[in-house]
Amino acid sequence: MTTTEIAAARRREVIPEATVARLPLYLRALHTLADEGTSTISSEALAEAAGVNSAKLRKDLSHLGSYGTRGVGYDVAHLITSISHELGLSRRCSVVLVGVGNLGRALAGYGGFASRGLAIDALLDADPALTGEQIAGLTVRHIDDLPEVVVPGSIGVIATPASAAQLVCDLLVGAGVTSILNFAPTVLSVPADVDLRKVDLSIELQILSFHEHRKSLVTPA
Amino acid sequence: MTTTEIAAARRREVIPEATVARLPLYLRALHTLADEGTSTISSEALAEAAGVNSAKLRKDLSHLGSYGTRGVGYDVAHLITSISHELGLSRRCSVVLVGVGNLGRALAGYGGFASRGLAIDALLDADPALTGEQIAGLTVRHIDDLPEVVVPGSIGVIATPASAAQLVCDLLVGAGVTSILNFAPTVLSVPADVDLRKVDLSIELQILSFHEHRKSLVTPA
DNA sequence: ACGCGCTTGTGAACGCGCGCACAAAGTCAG
DNA sequence: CTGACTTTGTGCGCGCGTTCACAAGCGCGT
Repeated sequence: MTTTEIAAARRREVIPEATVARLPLYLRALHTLADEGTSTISSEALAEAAGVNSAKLRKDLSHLGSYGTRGVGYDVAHLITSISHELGLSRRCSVVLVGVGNLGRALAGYGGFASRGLAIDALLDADPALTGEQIAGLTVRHIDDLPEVVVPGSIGVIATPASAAQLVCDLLVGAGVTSILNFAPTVLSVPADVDLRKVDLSIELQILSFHEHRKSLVTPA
Repeated sequence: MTTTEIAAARRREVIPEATVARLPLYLRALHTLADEGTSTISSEALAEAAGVNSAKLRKDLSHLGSYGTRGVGYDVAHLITSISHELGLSRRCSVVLVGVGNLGRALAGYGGFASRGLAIDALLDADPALTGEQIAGLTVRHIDDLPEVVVPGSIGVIATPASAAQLVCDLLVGAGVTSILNFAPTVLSVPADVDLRKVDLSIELQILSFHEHRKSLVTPA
């Protein structure tokens, strides 16, 4: 078996969803470490930097076949390359953002995207008054231009009010987008072959509220 | 009244974390249903509206002792009251938001908060140029005023750049905040008695990128 | 009053993910 | 070259969460 075949086999290996969800975490910590000039790091130290258990970290990394050196640790640069590649961030990935309100602007300017190969390629909004405006180096286009900016493999991001989300979602699906990230507080329905993920900004806050409420019950004022 | 609440809380079993994370989801769906005039709903229909499995929904609801009626379903209004109370949203809950950039503004204007009893009480920023500005009905105050706006039970929200997050976090902890929600892409360290949760806007996008990348490997162009 | 059909609540089985603890493997000093 | 030390990679047991499937309960029509 050639090296290429081995690499291909590894790529086909199933990576647990829980591990995939942590890879971005590791990647962020690694970028920070690289900026500080660290070239090698132990699982213990990286786990500390990423805020996870070291055994879990090692098991996660073992899934992507990027081997560390026993007695030494992991090569930071190699690990960054490895994880970036696994996440599909090495080749430029087209991201189309719909909805240029405060949240859309925040996302467009979010440093975390560009620095990790996930630069946003297009900004769209239904409001004609916004068309032509420059935001984070991009020109806002009208939502009707959506089919023109979508390419195969594009990821759609919905940052519109909840009332417009399903409409925009349908437009994205119609244009051939099969991966959609929804920030609007609504449940969207999509065909089975479309990958839909959601982020609700208020959910975590409500969870905190729950725990805070619990504290006040256990130790009443 | 407080005595009754404590007794009720003690009588109830511990609510699994996974269930707590879904309660906000149900609450949102229920609000939508209530607005549409629905007064009663079956677990099947509510599960559909919230995007989860119906058996899971029933088990979740059983944890908070709010009983539905067999053969009929759940009373929407009663369920809203029940979940809101469990999440601690019935009594007003103080939220202090630090960092009034695009993300901070998006959060301040986020409808999902106010409508569910989680109105933001104070906006703070380190930039003196922003002090006094009106956003979403609130006046931005300087970060030095933090101790004055924090009350026991306050929840702190960090929407600053990553570089300032730990500093702001320490200020919040110093002011007595024990529940913190971090939107900055950094790992924060807090004392053990502080409840820290984080939201990274780019993580879900990277997970989508992973799956999109996988698709292209399975069915190459 | 009474059974029929609908819906809830839950017991039990399954599967996944986490973390401990240790063997394998590599480095480095002398 | 050898031996001691360091760190990785992983087998294993445990606990949580999800799902199926069904009995118990309630309303409604007759």
